[in-house]
Amino acid sequence: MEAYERKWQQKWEEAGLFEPEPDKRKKFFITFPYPYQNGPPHIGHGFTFLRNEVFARYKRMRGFNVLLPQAWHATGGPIVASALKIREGDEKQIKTLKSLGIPEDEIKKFSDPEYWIKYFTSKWKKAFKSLGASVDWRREFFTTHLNPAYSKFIEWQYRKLRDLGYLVKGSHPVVWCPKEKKVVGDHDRPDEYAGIVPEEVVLIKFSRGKIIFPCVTFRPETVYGVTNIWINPDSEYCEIEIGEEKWIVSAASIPELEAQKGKVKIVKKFAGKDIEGLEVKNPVTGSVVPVLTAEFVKPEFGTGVVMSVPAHAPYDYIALKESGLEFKMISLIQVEGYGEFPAAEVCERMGIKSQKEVEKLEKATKEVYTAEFHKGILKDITGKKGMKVSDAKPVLVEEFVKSGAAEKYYVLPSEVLCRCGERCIAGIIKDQWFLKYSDPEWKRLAHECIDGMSFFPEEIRRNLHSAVDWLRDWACTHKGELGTPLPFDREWVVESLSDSTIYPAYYIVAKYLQNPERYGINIERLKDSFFDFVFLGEGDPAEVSAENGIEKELLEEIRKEFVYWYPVDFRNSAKDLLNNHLPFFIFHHVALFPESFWPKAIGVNGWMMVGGEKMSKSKGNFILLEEAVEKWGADVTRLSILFSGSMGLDDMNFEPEFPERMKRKIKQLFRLVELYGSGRDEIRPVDRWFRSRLHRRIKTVTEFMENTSFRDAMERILFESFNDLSWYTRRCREANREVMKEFIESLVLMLSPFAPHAAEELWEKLGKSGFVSIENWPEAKEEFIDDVVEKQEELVVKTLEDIRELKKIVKGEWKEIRIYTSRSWKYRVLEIASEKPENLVKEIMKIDEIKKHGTEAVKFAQKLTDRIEKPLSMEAEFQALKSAEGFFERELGCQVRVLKGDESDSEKAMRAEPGKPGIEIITE
RNA sequence: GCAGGGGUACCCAAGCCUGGCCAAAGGGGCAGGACUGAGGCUCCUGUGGCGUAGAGCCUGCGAGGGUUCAAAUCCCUUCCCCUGCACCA
Repeated sequence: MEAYERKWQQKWEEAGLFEPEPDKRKKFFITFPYPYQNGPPHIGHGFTFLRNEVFARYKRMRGFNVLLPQAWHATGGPIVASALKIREGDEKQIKTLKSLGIPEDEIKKFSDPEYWIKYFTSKWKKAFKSLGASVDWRREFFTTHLNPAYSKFIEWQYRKLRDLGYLVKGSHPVVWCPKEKKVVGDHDRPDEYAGIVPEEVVLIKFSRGKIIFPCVTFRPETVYGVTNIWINPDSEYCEIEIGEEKWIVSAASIPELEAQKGKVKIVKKFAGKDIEGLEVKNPVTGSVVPVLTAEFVKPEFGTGVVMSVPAHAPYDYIALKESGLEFKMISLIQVEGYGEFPAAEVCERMGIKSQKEVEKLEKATKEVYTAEFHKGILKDITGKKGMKVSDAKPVLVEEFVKSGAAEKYYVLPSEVLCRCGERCIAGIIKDQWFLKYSDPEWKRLAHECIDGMSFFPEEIRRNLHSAVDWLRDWACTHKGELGTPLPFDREWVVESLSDSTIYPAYYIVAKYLQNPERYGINIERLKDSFFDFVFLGEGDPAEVSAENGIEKELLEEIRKEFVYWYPVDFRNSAKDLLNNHLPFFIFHHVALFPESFWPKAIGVNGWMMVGGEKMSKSKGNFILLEEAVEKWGADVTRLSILFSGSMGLDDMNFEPEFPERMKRKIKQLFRLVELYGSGRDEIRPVDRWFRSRLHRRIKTVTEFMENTSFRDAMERILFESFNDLSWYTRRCREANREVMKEFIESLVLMLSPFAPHAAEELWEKLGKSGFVSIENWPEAKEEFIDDVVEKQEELVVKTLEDIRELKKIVKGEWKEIRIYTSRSWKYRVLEIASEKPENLVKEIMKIDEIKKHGTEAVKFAQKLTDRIEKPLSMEAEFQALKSAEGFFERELGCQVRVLKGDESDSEKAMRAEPGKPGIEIITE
């Protein structure tokens, strides 16, 4: 880190530059979603944060009173699970901590979840500070019951949601560990089982008298084609009592059954083969089919009882064939490209002979299921003739359930082992609290909010609309995790995403509630009325003051402050929050706040890659933010990270050589100081060109900044500016003092949001007082933007290029170069053409001067395409070239004369055209 | 499967909404040159093909087709890649 970086960070802090108070200016409130504290920040976090930070700094320079607060998230399971792993001595977890630079003897401290929070929040804060973040740290906090003030806020919020009817109770399928008796989230299992969730299946209740044979199936629509049902011959089966009913199920399936349907009583136990040959009734068709045995039936899957549909299920077809029994397939589904019995067809094609060919059978099954589900049309027998399978399935399920022929059930699609080693099952949590995101009115409000917002990039608006539509009720409480207990059902803790919805509002009060002693506030005394008053303006100040033990004046000040800062004006997050947190953020705001406090804008960016690959510790391309700043300094780190990408869903890419490049850029910037204040006073056309380019660039950059296209802005500031500068100095050798001053000042100002330390240092070196961080953003002055001047300079550039090209061709000693503008009649033609007359040739032939060129004039006119935009006049071209004579001579080391085409009979002069001067080389 | 995003020159990447000034910004790499004791610094030049005392022509933005006087940009078809699909940050 550079010495001046420390210096300016200290100066900012001393000046309280980023601790805004409400004033007369317009406010701008920016938030970066608080990061989860189970690890230190890396450069990917850096990118997302910096998009907020740069925008904050930019808006500050645009005269806004900007608030950029920061907090930390600790709610949820992963920290608890990781701490548990440390306690258990899990090698992998220990290695992870070590790789984060945590010394061996400190690792045992991480067996306490609280230590994680303490350790990583300080890491994050340190990293952000060293980056020069313009954060108001007075509002810092972290979540969970460990922060009682925040918990009060969550409790208020959940009581509100309950009163609004948006909090409901229900049951919910989960992955369950029967040994530990707990929900097994992704963080509670070995990585290879991540992402597996319970899948809904249907139990079709075949029966024999009063005894039910519940067949588990993914494809209830095939119940019409059942020829028999299967059980495993050698596994243990039981007759159980479940509620009022008697069921036959495998012994292995009982734990899952109990986890979903409640306690069962085992009446009898027997082997599967003992009941082979019994006949059972199909509850949908009424037909009677036999119970048969097959090896492929897995007793632990579902109920251990399955139905057999040989026409459409390869396993069933093969098992029946192997049994040697006679069977008659029933065709239910018509699929393009297949015959009457797709399963049989596929099995024969693949040459499957035995149930033991599991791999082939799985493949066959997948093929048949996919084809039938998406392209299959049901036949008459199902009563849904002509319907697509994918459409008919949910309808049929509802009918079966309603008639009592079936029940819904859940299974795990593949094996999941808990961290404790136990095989998990699908369970159902009862009394689960849900946020009722399915509520149509709530959805409507959320859509309305989205319609009124701005998005960066605009495309994510659609994503959010569909996310809002797609969200179902959300299980918002957990057990055994960090968080705030649900105030009216304290055995539950509010789940991670559900407690981080409207917390930007908390930033406003955090200044007070996180420093209660300074304001004479007793957190324990806080009631809902405090939040009602501050956030919603409800209640009588005197009463609220008395109830909460807070001075009335203070209370009103807090309310005023809230009204001043809210709503959120901009919130930038990484794209992973697009389907969860961001819609939640919107949902909860529209539920709890009046429209004037709904969020204004959201930005999104992708994932950080390093060297074109996903960051990972094993690949060695994992870059921690803290290390980056240490190694490269704050500004270089900021620039390198920001240069890695832009907004949107595409991933950024941090190339390892960026820091070196940016370091050079900063050096180059510092060298500008030498040019500052020297030069001549006289204004030449090149100066006008340079100034025009500068103002045009300010305009473009400003547009990019408004649009949060920071990388585009950087390219203009850091690269294109310098291209102009080098052309300018090359062109006129001695710069114009004022223009150069303006150029340098503007550059430093525009640099400030990106590399604020260097900008401050430069600003000081230019002899300016005060902080550049709060200076005014440069203004693009239209009066300096001059199309003609820029076109003229382009002509000079092009002409130089053309001569250079000739250099390759024309050998011999060059004595003189003559440059001819086109003959004047061609400008006339062009002029007339640019007015787009109906018949150009007719028009120009009216003019004698042109007419005398006859065919040549017609040819020239015909060559012109229909649109010639504002061509330079002959005089403008001539002046541009003429004034560059000296420059050409310098560049080309040869005498150069610029002449008007009309003044010469040279063939080159005749061929010259507007915009394409003729060039004649005079050799010895 | 559903939903969303993307395929641009040696590489990264802009442009695409609002078609024409786009052989396509900017950066990197590479090649040549200048500077230098030397350079991995800085500066200049070149970097699709062909042609040439230059003002152009051809090919070209995943592939194929279409609309248009005109397409990287609009429409259709197709291939390939990435992300999400939930109780979890």
